Amino acid sequence: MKKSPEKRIAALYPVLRDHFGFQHWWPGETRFEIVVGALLTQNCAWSNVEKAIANLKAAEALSLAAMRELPRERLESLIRPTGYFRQKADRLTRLLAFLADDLGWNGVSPLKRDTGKFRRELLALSGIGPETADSILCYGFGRKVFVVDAYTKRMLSRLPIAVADDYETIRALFERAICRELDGSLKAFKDLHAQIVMLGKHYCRKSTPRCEACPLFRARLCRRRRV
DNA sequence: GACCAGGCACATC
DNA sequence: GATGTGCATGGT
Repeated sequence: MKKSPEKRIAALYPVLRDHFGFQHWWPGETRFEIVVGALLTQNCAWSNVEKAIANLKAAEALSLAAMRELPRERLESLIRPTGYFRQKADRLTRLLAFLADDLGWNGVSPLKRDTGKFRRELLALSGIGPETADSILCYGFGRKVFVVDAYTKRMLSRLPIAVADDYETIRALFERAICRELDGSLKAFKDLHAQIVMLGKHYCRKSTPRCEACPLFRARLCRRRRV
């Protein structure tokens, strides 16, 4: 009897959680910080995002109203450590304009908006792709959406699961796994992604694959594979 | 000095 | 529709 892909995905969770512990993600103190961090982390190391967040805090610009008041050059200089600072300043400005002007967000409250509609609107913004949109939805606004990232794809390629490499197929698979084989809670949506990032950072980096010590390899859930 | 990091948009074939 | 390239900084 062959295990379904959903069962295989779900089986990863207890192994990862036992190894890394519950992650309490997203690493951000406020909803606004999470939204900003989700955009700033695009193609850069989280340590660089932390520097930018620290800059914004020091400048007392880590709130919706304050950030929108910032001159463009000032915003660019504060987020500079995350790279692509001109693009990101532009993307951030457009995102905040959408949230505030179109949705009437005050920068703090949750939003009552249909998740599917909200997601399509975010994706229509320049610079908001599926991973950024889903990070904002899941961690920023508490929606049951699974975030697929580079680590998720890399991990999947090392598991005995045949699945297409496109974002939506993978997202749907993980969402079915969480809803059918785990408890389907928001906490599970958040923590499974967080666990995969931990796995990626410690054992699944491009340059330093350490399969022997990887908790999934030790639990015989992951096959050894040269990179 | 090359390569990588929790992407995305746009051009080109 | 797949594949390549620009965007830019900081750590290894």
